Amino acid sequence: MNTETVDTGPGPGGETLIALQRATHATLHVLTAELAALKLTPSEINALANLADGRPRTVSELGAAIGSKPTTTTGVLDRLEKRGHLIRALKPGDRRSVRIELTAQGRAAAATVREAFAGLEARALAAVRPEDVAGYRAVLAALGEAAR
Amino acid sequence: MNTETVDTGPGPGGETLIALQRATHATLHVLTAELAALKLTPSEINALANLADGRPRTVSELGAAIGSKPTTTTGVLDRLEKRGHLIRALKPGDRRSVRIELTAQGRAAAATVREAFAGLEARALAAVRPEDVAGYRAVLAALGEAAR
DNA sequence: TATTGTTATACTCTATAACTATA
DNA sequence: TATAGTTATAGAGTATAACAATA
Repeated sequence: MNTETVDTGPGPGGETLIALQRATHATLHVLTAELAALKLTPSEINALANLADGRPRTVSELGAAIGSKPTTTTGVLDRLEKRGHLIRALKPGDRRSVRIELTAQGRAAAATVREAFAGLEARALAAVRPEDVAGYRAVLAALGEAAR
Repeated sequence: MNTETVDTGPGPGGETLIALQRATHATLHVLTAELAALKLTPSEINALANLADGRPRTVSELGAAIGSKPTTTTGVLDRLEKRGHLIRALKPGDRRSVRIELTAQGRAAAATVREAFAGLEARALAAVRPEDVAGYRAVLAALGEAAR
């Protein structure tokens, strides 16, 4: 395989979480490098990846999805809006809320982001059995449940 | 279970990576809150968790483990050193390198961090089958391989 | 010349608190 | 009063580049 030791081996001491964080760092770093032409920060990439399905979201919904506080989300949206990737509109029915919608340019960028995500994912998962992927999803869901 | 939709469901569009990042955010946030008494930032928690086994590391080794550039690692180590959690010593054999060693106080803090990691991990994994955990590890290893 | 680590700079992310507008 | 979002402030994470010490 490789000369470097990855150490995702068994153990009761929290290795499951350490491995989780290493994988997140490594993948986000690679994606940022792959998408360097778009000049996006990791948080901006994350936001576009979540908005890529075209469904409008409120600020708080997006913040929950990307794991950012409202104050951080506002900053991310400021930059994406200034660069023409999205617009902020009032939400009909509750005018306290802001509805975030991608522009045509934003949809193109988001599609590129999604392709990079999917590409890395496909490369990684090609070497893994489907039941392992199912186990991976089960553990992530359990971690999400335990973390509240 | 819960009213909130977590959506780790199937899909070819990069959901594997989005779910990974959400889980990382959620767990690190909970751990930071659980360890609030130690007054540590997420990066400092991560550094201590990696150093907890007692094995000395160089700056670059630790940086690779926590996913930080040398410049970031230096800042994290500055704060941990100032607070008495570790010392920097010259590495015998290559005096360009710096060997990081936990102090007694640092070992105590690191042990607390490890316990929090292990506790959250145990709570989450209690609801998951062993073969799912094995699949989880396999996918993380594959993601790590694909991300280089 | 190359490598290890630090420093300098600028920008982004984060938490907290205060604020506006709406409910 | 409560909620959604923004703004202000300060501290922490990040990349880039320049630098000193060592190899």
